[in-house]
Amino acid sequence: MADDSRVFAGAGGSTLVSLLQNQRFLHSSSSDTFFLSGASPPFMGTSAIVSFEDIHRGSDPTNSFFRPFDPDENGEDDADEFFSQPEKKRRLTANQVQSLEKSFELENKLDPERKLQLSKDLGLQPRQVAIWFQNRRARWKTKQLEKDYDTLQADYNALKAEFDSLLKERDELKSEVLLLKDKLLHTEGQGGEKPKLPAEGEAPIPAGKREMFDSASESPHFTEQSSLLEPADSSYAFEPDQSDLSQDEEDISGSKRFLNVFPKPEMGEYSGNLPAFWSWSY
DNA sequence: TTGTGTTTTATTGCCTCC
DNA sequence: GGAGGCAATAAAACACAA
Repeated sequence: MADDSRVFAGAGGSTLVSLLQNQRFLHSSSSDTFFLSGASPPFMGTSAIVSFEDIHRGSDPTNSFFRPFDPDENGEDDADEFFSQPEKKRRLTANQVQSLEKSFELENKLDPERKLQLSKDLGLQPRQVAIWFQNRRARWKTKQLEKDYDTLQADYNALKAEFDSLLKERDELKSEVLLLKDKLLHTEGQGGEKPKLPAEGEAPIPAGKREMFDSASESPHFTEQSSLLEPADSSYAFEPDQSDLSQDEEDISGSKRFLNVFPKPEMGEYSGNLPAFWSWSY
């Protein structure tokens, strides 16, 4: 079918109006008044355009919104289709939508004056304009929700990546400590020699633990405390079923214990590179 | 051509505000 | 109480794959 809008185009006689009244082509539950456009824009609205009451109350019939359907202009097929299909919804034209979009960008709510102006300009019923804005706001809200969701998702992913990276770093540090511990035990087992400070390239010994290396007989200290180096638990904050707050707290306290074993060194105490976690604030 | 999913237009019912 | 907004929904129009 050709452009439906041509069916109602322009203004003219009352033939079609009476026909529509009889066949219930048009209806409306709207409280908005029937809009009669004296201007040229073609009527491009939907079927739910005119209330019968409005028609009956009948503005001046000579100023009727409609003109008779013209088969020459619309084709016989169109005519058949039109007259056999009551109450068809009609989409707004691209131009109408474009104008409505522009108006929506300026202000997404309508005041009565603007609604009337738009309806005049576009040849629509005020109610249609109102409905369009209503639906447009709903679409906007949906889009906004999607955007918010994407933002949250991105934040979550970034945090998760950071968390994973910290976990990895923690595991590496843990391995390093165990390695040192093994070395120490091995050294002790070979005759109780006083442990040496790490050579270049080896992990530095934290300040608070240097005394352990100054007194080989006190080595058990280290061994006892090393149990604290075990992770408090292996819970993973991003695992849905294990995101228990109490576990997180335990993990944090485990970290604190770890840091108590390796207190933060004073500035300039070591010349070597410090592990990254010593630069954390805690 | 047809079935199906999506978009658009419109209605209904409820709520809030003046 | 009426006007206007919103959520939920219906239904027509449209897009598109099979």
